[in-house]
Amino acid sequence: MRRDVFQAIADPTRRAIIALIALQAMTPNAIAENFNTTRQAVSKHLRVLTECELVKQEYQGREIYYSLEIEKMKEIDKWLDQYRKIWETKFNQLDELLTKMKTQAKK
Amino acid sequence: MRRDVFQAIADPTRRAIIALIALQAMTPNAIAENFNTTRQAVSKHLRVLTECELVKQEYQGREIYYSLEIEKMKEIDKWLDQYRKIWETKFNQLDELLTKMKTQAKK
DNA sequence: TATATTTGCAACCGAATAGTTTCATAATAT
DNA sequence: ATATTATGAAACTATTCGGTTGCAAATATA
Repeated sequence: MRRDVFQAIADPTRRAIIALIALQAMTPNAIAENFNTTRQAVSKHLRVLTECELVKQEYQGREIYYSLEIEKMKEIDKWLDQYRKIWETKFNQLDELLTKMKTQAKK
Repeated sequence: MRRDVFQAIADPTRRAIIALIALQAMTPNAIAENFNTTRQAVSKHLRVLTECELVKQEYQGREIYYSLEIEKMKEIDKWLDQYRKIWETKFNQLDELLTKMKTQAKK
């Protein structure tokens, strides 16, 4: 099964899980308490997140603590970078235009 | 049908379309030439992209030029921001640790 | 040892998704 | 006027997705 980060963050529940475990590791049970779905459904989401390495597990007895693999989030940032260049250029163009207008207004 | 940006960028073909029209507006026909799918399939992708406002249309006779709505891309960047804070903090912590080690090494 | 808890996995289901083929509409060219 | 071109929409299909229920394995507790 091919999993990629973009597919993983497409689902709103998974984005919520990511937000939940971003700052502290949590067990599937604890995570599931925050949603209106079954624990098993959350488990499936965690599986997807694990498969694309957005999440890491830490075994502690019979419990498994899930936490965010923040490095993987940078992948999205990296993808965004090409577009960031575009909107920054557009901003610069607007900036230049405004400077031009100011200069002309002084005349 | 509820469309959001995250669902839109989940599909690899749609991400490729976004990349294609990021710098210059293109017609559906021209876009479709770059893929191994039918023009109609591309048309459906453009519909999804239009519905979530990632793309804007410009009518020119019987042709429609599609181009990227760069502002919408910032929405993803905005979402990433909360996680950017985390990885920057982690980097700072590492930075502090390295400074500490250097200081101790001098002793 | 017997029981309870935590968890993942398999099987199933309905809805959504991405693709195809076919068709309708509007603009342009001959 | 007729043919061609550009496009979107509809109908259909196979596959994937997110959810459920039921079960098994491993660990903790009585």
